[in-house]
Amino acid sequence: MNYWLMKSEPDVFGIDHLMQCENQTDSWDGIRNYQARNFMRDDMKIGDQIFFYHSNCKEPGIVGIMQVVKESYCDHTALNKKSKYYDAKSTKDNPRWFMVDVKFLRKFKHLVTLKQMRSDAVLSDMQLLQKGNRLSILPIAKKHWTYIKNIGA
DNA sequence: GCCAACGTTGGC
DNA sequence: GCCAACGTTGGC
Repeated sequence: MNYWLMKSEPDVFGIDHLMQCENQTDSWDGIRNYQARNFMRDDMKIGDQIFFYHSNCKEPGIVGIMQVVKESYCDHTALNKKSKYYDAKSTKDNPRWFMVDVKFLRKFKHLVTLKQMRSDAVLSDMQLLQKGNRLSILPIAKKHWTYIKNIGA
């Protein structure tokens, strides 16, 4: 089993939105970055667990845990001309963009803030904390996963 | 709202 | 294939 982190802006789609979805499950659509796409398309498997990260907000950080419940399939928002994620180069037969379905597992008791992670020597080699990192889907090492999960509890 | 860092596009 | 211009991300 692998561990991941996925970013989303709480004003657009936060962990509370996911909790309110049917079956507390939703498709992670709108990813338009090749590296992030490849992680979803090639590496994310059912049962993999994911940190839900709130980005671009007052207190960026990890707010909870979700799980992969459906492996990659065509991101249909790329086919919809009315969607802001529309991409003429993606077709049904030859999709350029993919998504997975994720299910809410739980919320942390304590938000694990970016600030807190930055100040923790144990986490210093996390990809999330590297300079200039903008990737919205990242793998998490098991040791970091366990450590952060214990802080968030 | 600013801006550094990065990714993508397209002319050549 | 290079690289300037542009767009986006996301912390601050």
